[in-house]
Amino acid sequence: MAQRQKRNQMANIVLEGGAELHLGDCKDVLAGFPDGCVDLIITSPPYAERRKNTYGGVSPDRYVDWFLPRSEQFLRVLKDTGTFVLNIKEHAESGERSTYVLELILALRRQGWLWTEEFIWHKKNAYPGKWPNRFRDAWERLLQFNKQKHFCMYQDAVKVPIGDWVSHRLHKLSANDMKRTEPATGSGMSRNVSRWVGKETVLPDNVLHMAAECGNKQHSAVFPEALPEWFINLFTRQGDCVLDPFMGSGTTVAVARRLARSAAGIDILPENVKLAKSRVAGVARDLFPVPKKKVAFA
Amino acid sequence: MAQRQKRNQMANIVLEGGAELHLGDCKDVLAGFPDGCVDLIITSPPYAERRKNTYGGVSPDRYVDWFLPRSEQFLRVLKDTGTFVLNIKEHAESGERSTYVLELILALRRQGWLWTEEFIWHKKNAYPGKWPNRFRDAWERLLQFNKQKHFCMYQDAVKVPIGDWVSHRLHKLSANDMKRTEPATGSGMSRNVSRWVGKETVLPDNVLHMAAECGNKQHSAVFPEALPEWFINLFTRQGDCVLDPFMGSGTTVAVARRLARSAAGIDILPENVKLAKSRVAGVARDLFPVPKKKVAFA
DNA sequence: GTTCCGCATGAATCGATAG
DNA sequence: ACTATCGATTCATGCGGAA
Repeated sequence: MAQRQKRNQMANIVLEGGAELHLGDCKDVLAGFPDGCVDLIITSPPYAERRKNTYGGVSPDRYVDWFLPRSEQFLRVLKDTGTFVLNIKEHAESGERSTYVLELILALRRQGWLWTEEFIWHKKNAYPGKWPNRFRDAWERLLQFNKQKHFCMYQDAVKVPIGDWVSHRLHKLSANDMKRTEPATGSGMSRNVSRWVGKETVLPDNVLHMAAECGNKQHSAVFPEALPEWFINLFTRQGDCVLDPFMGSGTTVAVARRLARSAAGIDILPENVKLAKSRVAGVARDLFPVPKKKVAFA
Repeated sequence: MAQRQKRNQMANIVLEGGAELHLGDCKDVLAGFPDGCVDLIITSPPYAERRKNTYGGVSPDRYVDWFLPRSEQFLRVLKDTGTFVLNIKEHAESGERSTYVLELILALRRQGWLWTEEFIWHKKNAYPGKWPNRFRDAWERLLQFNKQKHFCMYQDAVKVPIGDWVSHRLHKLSANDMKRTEPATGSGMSRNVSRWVGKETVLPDNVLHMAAECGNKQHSAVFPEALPEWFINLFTRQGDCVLDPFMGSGTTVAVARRLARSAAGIDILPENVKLAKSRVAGVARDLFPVPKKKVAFA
């Protein structure tokens, strides 16, 4: 691995397996990006913190002001035909739901974004619990924003078999299952299309059924890989550029690389960049496996 | 049926099978209601810029102003422990989603409502179609508002069958599992497996999976009966009062009567009141069937 | 090599308790 | 009165090891 790893002149950039991994606040890091260089931004930012004194936490009433300078950079680096997908869900506190997400949508529109769609991610394995006045919260918003009415969308890449939508298929395909069974190039979903030969396919709707990943992994990725995979297939083609400005453990970046997209990830925590680095390296190892016996490379 | 039908002194009230059906604008009709007489308000109001003939076609930018005087009456007639459930979904227009629903939520909070929850109604059989830049819209919002943090909620009335995982995991518990009820380190769930023995139902979450009614009724009621039924069971008991201020063809009122709740419905269109009348009469006929042979009534 | 079982872990929320 | 911390509650899933 080490020999494939390179370091840029800038200390905060790590090139790993074809992905750019940046350490820092995305507001500052993106300032160094050129205009219109990204095809898809998909991210799950830190949600507003309930406790205002928590270190690094953004309180709900300051959330919009905190977010806007960053989304201003998103707007600049995104291509005119590109898409911005934002995964977020407000929490309930003392019996009432926060409104900061609603205010954020309104503010993003004022900033110049078009609010084109709201996908619903239904998490079948919602966090358990029982309360006298509410049920378990089993869904999150996937807000789609665009710069123009016309944007790139490749609907055929996410077709599903009739009567057998993701609730029965997609969420059972863990990333490991996909890696094990398949050669490097194809996308996870399209690869499995081979199973559907003979079945009729149909376009999905705007409700996604996927379980959150919760296994005994070292990195607790709340984002299941199937989620960024779906949007990457829908909004980009091979070779396009995917950006996750709050990459966390690097799920989006790793999936983008696996799907042969170029990818950039940013995180403010060194441990996250390190985590993402090893994860992307794992993808690179699968894409270009160490040959068992010597072969000649071009 | 006709002999059971009575007409109030006020020409706009029709008592039918135990339900009050009012003709008029709910803002005016509700002005005649006393304070705190309703346990649950559940309704699907006319959406902005749609059904133009009904309320004169409320445009999106005037929707909040149009709604607030009516919700002010809702707030007044609702009991302190009551609930207001609002089914609404903004429409996409020229590629962008309207924001009037978001603004309505914020405005209702300023009016004194607590925004306690947002349920998602996933319509499995969403309206078919194909567009270049979006998928079928398969979900709607069911916004829950309350007057206080503590309200009436009867969770046991809407329990659902437990997931399949039980049959795989718990179908034969070892004697060892039965003993291991004492807490140790970590979370209690996985240890207290014995608590799950015999459990067949669990509480639901806040995502509702119901097909939209596609029957060719004369009106445009998208509301399937299962939807008001679920909320009526959740938020009221027998004998409680349910109100639908935009009743349309009277689905909510009919379901409420079938569930032995008292019900009031309001609509501005005479044909809707007429439609609802016959529907509620049908429920009454089922609840109190015409006896086959003569019996003595008290 | 399958199948089965044990177990940990979730972007949770409320009410009570303590400072 | 107001805030921080803690315990109690609960369901579905994937991983790892055992049969």
